[in-house]
Amino acid sequence: MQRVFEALASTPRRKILALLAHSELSAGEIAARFDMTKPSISQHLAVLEAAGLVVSEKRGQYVFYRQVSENLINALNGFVQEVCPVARPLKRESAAIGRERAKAAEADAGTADAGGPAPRRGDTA
Amino acid sequence: MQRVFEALASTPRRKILALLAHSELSAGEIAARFDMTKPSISQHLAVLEAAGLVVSEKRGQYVFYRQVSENLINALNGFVQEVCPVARPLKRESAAIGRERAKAAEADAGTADAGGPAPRRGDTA
DNA sequence: CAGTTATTTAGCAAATTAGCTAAATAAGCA
DNA sequence: TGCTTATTTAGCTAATTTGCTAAATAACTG
Repeated sequence: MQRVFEALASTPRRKILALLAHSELSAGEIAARFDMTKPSISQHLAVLEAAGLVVSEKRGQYVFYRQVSENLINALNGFVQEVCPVARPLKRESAAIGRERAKAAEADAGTADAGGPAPRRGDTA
Repeated sequence: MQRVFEALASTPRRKILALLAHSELSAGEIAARFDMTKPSISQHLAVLEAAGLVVSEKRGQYVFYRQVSENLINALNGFVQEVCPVARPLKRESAAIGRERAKAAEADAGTADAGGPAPRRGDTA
């Protein structure tokens, strides 16, 4: 938990995670997208890996990184429950993600606002 | 966003947030629960406030702090969507929470304070 | 094998953070 | 007014983090 939040406290590391959202990438491919040296990126990747947010796999000459979204979701979820108990339904949703990825996407497309007052804030912060 | 994650990167600050989950507390009451000097706690509170995760209100001699759970949820949610799009159902839950809280606030005080701060009660459970 | 590419490790300086003590500010009370 | 409590600000040191360059390790290629 501590490691997860420390990992997320750095902007470059959050950007790396976002970059890995859709596909795995080699260390070099990641580094190419940042205005930073390869050793520095390597270090950030090590921090993310120590936090369990990504895993690496060496294939031949390259080291590929991909994210471990369950760990991210579980960590944030565990924290939110402790700090903000009203958000408890998040836990159920998180558990459901593992089982029903496809269904979840489908349901999301068809789910609209139930008719209550609109949320007070937008979806970003 | 940056400030939120930096604020959450510190264990004492996460503990403070957890402490404020159920009710507001004065700076002194918070400090009394930590093995740390009051000035240090005051500093942590300032960081949390700069991140929008808590708000303070001076009443007489005391300064009371309470959490702003919407901001926490919105920040984490915005990030998760960016990094882990598969977790989209979380967004629906977050919206539901917003509606719940809006309703609760409405029921709590018949007079709406359109320009004021977040709902007054720290009763998040 | 020698040469090239991909990645990490080592070691360093600059910047930031965490916690402390002492002092300042603000409010309540006799 | 003067005394006490509550909280924050100032100023300091130690520890941590960041990003760099240079060098080491690993794997592919001719």
